[in-house]
Amino acid sequence: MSSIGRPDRTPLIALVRRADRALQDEMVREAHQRGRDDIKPAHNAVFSILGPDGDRAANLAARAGITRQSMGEVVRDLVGLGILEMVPDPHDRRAKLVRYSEAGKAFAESGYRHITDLERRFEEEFGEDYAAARRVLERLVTLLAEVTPEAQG
Amino acid sequence: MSSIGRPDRTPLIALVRRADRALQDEMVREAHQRGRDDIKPAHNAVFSILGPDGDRAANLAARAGITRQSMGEVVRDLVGLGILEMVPDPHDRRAKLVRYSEAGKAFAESGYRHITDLERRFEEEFGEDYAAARRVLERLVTLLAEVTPEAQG
DNA sequence: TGATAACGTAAGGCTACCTGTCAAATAATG
DNA sequence: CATTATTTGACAGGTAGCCTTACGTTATCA
Repeated sequence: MSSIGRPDRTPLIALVRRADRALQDEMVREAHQRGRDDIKPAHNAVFSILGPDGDRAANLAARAGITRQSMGEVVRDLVGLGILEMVPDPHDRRAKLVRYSEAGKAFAESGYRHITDLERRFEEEFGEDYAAARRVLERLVTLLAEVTPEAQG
Repeated sequence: MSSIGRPDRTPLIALVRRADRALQDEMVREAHQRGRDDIKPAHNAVFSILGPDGDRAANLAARAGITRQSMGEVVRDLVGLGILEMVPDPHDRRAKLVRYSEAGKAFAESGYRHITDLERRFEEEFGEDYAAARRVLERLVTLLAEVTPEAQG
């Protein structure tokens, strides 16, 4: 009955972990290849979330699943690199709008194109199965979110 | 043409990242619920890889994708908790076999059962789509591994 | 108007990794 | 044998990416 760790099948948790690392590394690698050696894995949290209209840092934090403070640091970092800029929110003077600078826009688009190309490759190779994979992952997240206490500040 | 971050679809990288966190948290939560407050997320690297026959720490490290030193620390930690034990490898007396202690075996099995139940739920809900999702993730990892330099010590 | 909540931010701490180095044990080889 | 190569576990020190706690400021609402 010692059913621990059947070798015929990688546990989902190990599989997902490896996929996460691989994607993270890949995006950083691509950025470095374009000459941006200053891009770090944590920056992906912004790139994968921030749209062309900008957003508040607190909002970004919530969507990325990290604290406002952590997101604040990432944003400050990217402002320092000239990729983001912060402007006062005209509607709420507590808030600031985070958005891409002109240079940052170009950079983010190339990264976005890269990940999009990668996804397109998967769609071509797996077709409907790729959509299914996305659905499963989304369900996984929502299902576990029901059970696990949110860790957001 | 500002196609950055279409909001209609979460980028794969964000999706996978969230799934990883959710799973990691879930396993730790389950362990704590069973009274093992001393289990940390990093320990999952062992539980998701070590089978009933035991293995060398260096091997575990390679399979988990972390350095020997890091895995060594995790293993030492779990030995200290009475979950793992290290015995001389009969085939190579330089080496030691890492394996579950009697208590550890019981603990690991409950965790294994938990993740297995979770996967079974997904199989029931998604059927063939779940298998497809696993295939996509596996392909993702191997595809990106071809391109990204291995980070294993 | 006063209480409460939301925003950004500063300070400090922790975890999970990393690199570099080393001695000891053993295996493999000439 | 004697020597060289391999393997391991451990120590030292460093870093990235988070977290908690605590503020001051500005909005919102009773």
